[in-house]
This record gives sequence, C-alpha cells and structure tokens, in this order.
Amino acid sequence: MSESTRTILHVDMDAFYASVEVQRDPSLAGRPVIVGGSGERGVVASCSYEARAYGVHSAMPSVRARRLCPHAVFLHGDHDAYAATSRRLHNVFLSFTPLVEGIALDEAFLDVTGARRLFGSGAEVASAVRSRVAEELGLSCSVGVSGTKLVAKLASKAAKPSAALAGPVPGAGVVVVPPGEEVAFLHPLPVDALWGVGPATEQRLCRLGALTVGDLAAVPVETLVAAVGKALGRQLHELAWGRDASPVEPDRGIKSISHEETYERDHHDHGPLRREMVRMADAVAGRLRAARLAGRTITLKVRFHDFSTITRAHSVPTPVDTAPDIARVALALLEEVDVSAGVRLAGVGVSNLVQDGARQLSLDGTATEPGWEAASRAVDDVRDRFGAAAVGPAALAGGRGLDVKRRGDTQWGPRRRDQS
DNA sequence: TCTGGGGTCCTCTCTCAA
DNA sequence: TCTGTTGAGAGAGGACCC
Repeated sequence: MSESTRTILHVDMDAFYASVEVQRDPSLAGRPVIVGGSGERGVVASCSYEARAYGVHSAMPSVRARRLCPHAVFLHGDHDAYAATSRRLHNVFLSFTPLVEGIALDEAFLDVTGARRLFGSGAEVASAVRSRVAEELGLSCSVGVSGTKLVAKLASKAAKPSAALAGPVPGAGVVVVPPGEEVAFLHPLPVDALWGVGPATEQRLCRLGALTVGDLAAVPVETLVAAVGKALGRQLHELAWGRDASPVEPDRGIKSISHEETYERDHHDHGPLRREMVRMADAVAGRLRAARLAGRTITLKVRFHDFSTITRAHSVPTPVDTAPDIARVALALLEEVDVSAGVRLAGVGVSNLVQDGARQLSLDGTATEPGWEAASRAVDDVRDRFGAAAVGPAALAGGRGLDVKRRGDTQWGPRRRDQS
C-alpha cells in the first residue's frame, strides 16, 4: 500500500492526568489543577487548562509552578489510576482498528486505512473516535489525521484547546491534513516541531540558518548530515519534505526496564546508596518477572549535585531477573564511583532483555541462583496478595523499612515533607 | 529557570579476535 | 612471531520523547 493512501490518526488526550483527577473529584472542575512532584526537586507532569492560563506547563519545576499559580490544587498523581483509564482508552481504539501503537498513557497512533469502508473518511473516523472516548470515558481528546505519523501528530497538536484566564478555549478537535498538502502544512512550522529536534539540534540547525521546516527543507542533505550526523540528518531531510513511511507498530517490545529516584537531599556516602541499590534492584526485578523478562546488562546511573550524569554498565553471561543478582552487579558498579561530591539521583536499569522462557542455562546446566528464583516467585505471590510492602529484602529492614518503590510512586520527584 | 522518571536511539571509543 | 587492519560487541554518554 502506498504511503499516500494510508490514513493515520494521532489521538492525544487533553490534559490527561489532570482530567482524570477532575473526574475522580468533580469539585476540582474549573479550578487550576497541577499533577506532579510536590517537593523542591519535583516537576509538573500535567496540568489543567485553568493552570496553563497562568503559564504553568508540563516539565516545569514544581517550585516555579507554585509561584506562578499559588492557588492551584497540587496533586501527587496516581499512576495506577491513569494506567487503568489508559487501558479503557486503548480498548476504544481497538474497536476501530487492530493497528494501535501506544506512545504514552495518553496518546496513540491508529492506522485506520482498513477501517474507512466501515467508518467513513479519515475525518469521520476521527470524529467517531472522539465521540466514543467522550461517551465511554467522559474525557476529551484531540485528533490529527494524515497519511504519515509525523503530520498526524502535528495536526493533533493544532486541534488542541488553548488556555486563557477567562477559561479554556475549545480547539478544532479534529484537524485533517489531506494527501498532497503535507509540505504546505509543515513548512511554516519551527524546526523543533520535527521529531529528533531538541534544544541541542535546534542550535545546530539555527547556525545553518534553518529556523523553519521550510528553511530546513532547502538545506542540502549532505550539509545536514555534516551538522547533525548521518541518521538524524537523513531523517530530518525526509521529514521536512513530508516523507515518513514509518508504520504504526502495535507490538513494540520492551527494550529495558529501569528505576531511578531523585533524593530530596544529596547523598555523600556509599552507605545509604547501597540500600537504595538493593531497593531499586528489588523493584526492577519485580517488574521484570511481571513482564516475564530477564536481562543481561545491568546499568547504574548516578546524577551528581551539579547535574552531571554518569552511567556504568556490566553484562553478565546469563540473563537475570532476581533482586540479589541485579543488586550484586549494581553494588559492584557503585563501589567504583566517587560519590563524595553529592549524589542527587541514583538509578538501576536492566537491558539486553530476553523472554523468560528463552533464558539460557549456564555451563553447569543451571540458571544463576536457582534458589533465588524460587524465593523471588514466592515474594511475588505474597506481594500480589498482601501488597508491595508485605515483604522485601532483609537489607532494607529498619530505616526506610520495606518501602519498595513501585512504578510511579515517586514519578515526578520527591514529595514535600509535609505530605505522606 | 534550574531542571522527574521511564524510556529509545545514535554516536563515539575502546577492546578483542580473526 | 610480529604488525596492521577490520569488524563486532560492549560501554559510556548525549539527545530526544512523553
């Protein structure tokens, strides 16, 4: 099927986390709501359009958001609730097409090329999706329609509501960029609208005189490659001319699983960081087993007081999925790092993943630490029945106790001390 | 303004083996 | 046996995305 005949939707929920919170507590409707980390090192994950009217936006430090909008309702967020809503959303999408590629909890690409006979034109499918999301979830979304993923995504952005002090101004809801009009749609946009252009690349493109996508399209591909590298240079050249044949991929496998945490106060000794390694290894191991995965490469991440960040990785011969196996490597890597300057963030990740059943046996015919595997499954069973804090590594007993971090618990930075 | 957490991908460098 | 080349793989870090 040729690229021009594809019909791709990009569906993007409007202020997703904040909207779910308003749904859970209707008294928040019409008020500025900010979801994110509440501590001094937290950031905004999502905010309502009422908060955006004061200049608040996602990824903004919470301290600054509080200054801009002191009367806002600050919520720490509930990842599990957002994930549950996201699953219902995904089911709505699947009722239109099996070709659904989730990008995040609140957005997805849908290839509805095969659904047009049943549901009508791209614009009609988009309207139907919006209506179904509103009916079944009580939430609003914006939809972009085009023949390519990039343009569909930019179109959904153009369809969004906007913020104003008098209240949110509704957007178009659906924006369609018909075949043949992609270049005219793209060229007036700033270069950072393109995938792969962040602050660093934008600077380099600026030096070439490319401020808009149209400017960029006029730059010879060899010049682009020399400026930003082979892969990105070629990709930007194609995107600037509206060429993007990347398919909607429903099953993009997980490549890595990691856990990291920013601390309210810097750590200057190995002691507390060793406990953190054990705690995070336990959390990562639990998620690996839940996904029936194991991994060979364990990576330690450390961010220092001055925000400089290092990673140290080590690969083991046999894929692992138990906390002791992961912690052993992470602790060995940690010992090689001088932490005296102050560590604001530490993290543990596992990559080079294989399906649990595909794990190879070591030379003596056994997987690593068979005893730990049985113990880990038992821990999973206990946690399924009694909660994450019911059981944990002995090394964590006392102190912070069995405060085993699960995904999303401190997703947006440390909490304020006056919050539990 | 002072920067979270969870990811992916790319590039560069180094090492090791053929 | 020694040296040079080449390619693969691992590790580190940067950039980007949501």
